[in-house]
Amino acid sequence: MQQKKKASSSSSFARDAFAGQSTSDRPPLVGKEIQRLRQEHQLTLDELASKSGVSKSILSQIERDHSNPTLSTIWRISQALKQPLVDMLSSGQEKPRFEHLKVNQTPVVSSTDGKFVLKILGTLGTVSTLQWYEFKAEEGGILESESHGSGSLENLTLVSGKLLVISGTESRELISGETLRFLTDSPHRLESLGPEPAHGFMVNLLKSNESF
Amino acid sequence: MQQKKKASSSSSFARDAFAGQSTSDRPPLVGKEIQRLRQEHQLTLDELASKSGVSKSILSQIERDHSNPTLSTIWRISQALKQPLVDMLSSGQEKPRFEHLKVNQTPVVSSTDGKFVLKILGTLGTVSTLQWYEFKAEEGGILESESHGSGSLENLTLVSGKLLVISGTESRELISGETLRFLTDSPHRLESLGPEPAHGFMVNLLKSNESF
DNA sequence: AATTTGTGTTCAAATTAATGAACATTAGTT
DNA sequence: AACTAATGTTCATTAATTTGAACACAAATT
Repeated sequence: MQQKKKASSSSSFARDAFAGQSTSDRPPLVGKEIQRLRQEHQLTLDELASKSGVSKSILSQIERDHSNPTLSTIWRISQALKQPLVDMLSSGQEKPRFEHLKVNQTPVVSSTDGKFVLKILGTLGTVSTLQWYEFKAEEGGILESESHGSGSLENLTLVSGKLLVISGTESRELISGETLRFLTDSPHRLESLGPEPAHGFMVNLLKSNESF
Repeated sequence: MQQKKKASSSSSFARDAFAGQSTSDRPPLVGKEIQRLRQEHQLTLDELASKSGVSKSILSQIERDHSNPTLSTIWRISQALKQPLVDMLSSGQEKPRFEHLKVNQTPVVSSTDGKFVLKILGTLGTVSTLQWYEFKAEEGGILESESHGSGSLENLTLVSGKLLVISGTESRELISGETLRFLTDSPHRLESLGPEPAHGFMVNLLKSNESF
């Protein structure tokens, strides 16, 4: 009927899935990870097939990324391998150190009369430990922090002023209204650039087991 | 050799997906989570369809868990919603367990030169789900919220303005700089009393299982 | 009321994932 | 080598997802 070719994101798994796309332009490639786990468990395709209820032919194709598995299939495989589903999917995903949300990228919900505006600064699933703060810093004010351990994530929203954030070797400059998420697995530092005082909020997630 | 039954596990999504299976017997139900995110972003099915490249008909079915999406599809949706894929999948994974919550102190920490002041608004242990917001509301602005379920706790800090908070049968009036924590296991309502606009910050904890 | 507009849901067709059997390929044994 | 067993890949078929259009439904406008 229609020959609609989605040019951009046509998930054509005909042969080689997502060939030539960078890691951030395509779904995570779970194939190698699944194969690694299967071999770690010393299972053959036949064995994993009978354990998971997924046919070995499709297992073979998924491991070579020649198929685009359904959620149900991935889930059954992860169960058979006793592996949390999210770990399997996040394996190949690169974790950006910073996620910088510009002012207009923050989802907004407002009341019907438009008088009440709610900006959603962040959402996260399972978190082990959590702290949140408000901060104010005059020009030149500096906050130095040690590493909070691997997997720790800081979420900073600047209400007013200008702020320089340095984490590891990278740095970002935040202006009023922006939100920055960054890993705090290394020492980091906040510095108010002024001239007006920096004012903002922070939400600190420790020992998070999820990438973002 | 044991015969794995595949007849029934053939993910029959004909109508109601995975009906009658417990949370640990079936893939995560991403439908409600996707719908929640879409509405937070104030997108219609049409808009999300064009943003993500996924047809709106399948979006509709996925939101109602009438379809078993492929990895590629879930990924394209998560990209359009700027939501980490793993968060979307882990949302419905675990059963909620409810615990009581206690309130603790909120000390102030400042840098040696006193230029950087950090006010600790809250600390919490293991949390299942977490959201945080910034809000601004003109005089008369009202935010009505449904119950977030038993064990849900909202932490509200007012930066400026005056705010009336009603939860269940109780109410409190907040002035600039104050923090209020309250249970959101019943419908609740925020109202800006003016005259200056109310501005503040909220942290929303769902299904916490450790007191704080 | 009638019309238009917006939003979400079904419908038939096309594409693609999943299955079981047949095939290919390697490794081990006689 | 030849045979066999084990493992992984490919092949036809079936079953399910995905799609675009048509369809309901509600809300707003005329």
